[in-house]
Amino acid sequence: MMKSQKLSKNEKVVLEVVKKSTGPIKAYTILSDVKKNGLKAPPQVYRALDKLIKKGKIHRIESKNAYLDCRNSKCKTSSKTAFSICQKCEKVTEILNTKLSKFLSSFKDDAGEEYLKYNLEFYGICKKCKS
Amino acid sequence: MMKSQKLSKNEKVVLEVVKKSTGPIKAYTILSDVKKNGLKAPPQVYRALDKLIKKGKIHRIESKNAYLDCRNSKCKTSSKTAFSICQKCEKVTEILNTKLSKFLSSFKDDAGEEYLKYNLEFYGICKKCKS
DNA sequence: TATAACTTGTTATAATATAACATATATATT
DNA sequence: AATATATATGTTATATTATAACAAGTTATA
Repeated sequence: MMKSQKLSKNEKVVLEVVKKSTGPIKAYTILSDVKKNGLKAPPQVYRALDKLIKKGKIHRIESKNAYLDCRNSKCKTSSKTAFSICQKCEKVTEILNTKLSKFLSSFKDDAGEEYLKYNLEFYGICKKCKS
Repeated sequence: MMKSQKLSKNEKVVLEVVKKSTGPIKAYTILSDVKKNGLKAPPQVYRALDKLIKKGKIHRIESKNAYLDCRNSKCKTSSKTAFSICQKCEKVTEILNTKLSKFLSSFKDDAGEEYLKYNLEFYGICKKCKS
């Protein structure tokens, strides 16, 4: 049974801010932005972020404590994620690669167990910064 | 050129605490433990943790803000890491799997770029918690 | 020994996140 | 519609995680 994707008022407000950011955005940056919408306190932002993640609308970039909107139209949940992160310009790109997701989805550990959820972060220097 | 692996006094103290922990341990838990060794303030712990990570002695579990000692004897750097994390008992296990590391090391993104560094976290329920 | 590089100690504060509780709104059920 | 139930919001305070900045000690080396 799929969780409803309907968004609440605060979730919509926060999602808009995440979407219009050019890269991963931090919770307190979001907070200062949404103050014009009447939101005032951290819990309002964090609650919305948590829900948006569960609904597959955004991702959390763990190594940056920041949030990025999901560009994968088919992304119903946020259970399988991969990103590339430029260590120079800090640009983060979601990786949508069937070979990669298939490999990781079917990966079995030493105990023969598979995993329904993963997060992968690649670090390097992006093309732009290299040239 | 390989960075020296020699450990300073504080690094040794912190590493011992991480090693004797049964799982990932948090910075402030380490701090309260090493107070008996004379360390008093967060920067002393965080500095040691940062160095230990660079020297490949420990890993940071990003999704838990916690630190785990490296069980891979060949681990010279901490540039390529993979973990399984039980969502019930919170147990974390480092994954040392040649097939996985080879796949990820040679993975090329859409721009044809490879990555020298990655961190992968699998989430699931461990065998013990399943039974 | 002087100089540079590294390591430590210390205080204060920044940045990230959640607990707890009150209230309001929407959804279901009768 | 009235009631009950679940969900969403508002608010204050506080917990947790991490770093800045600066002073001083130690080690390695020219």
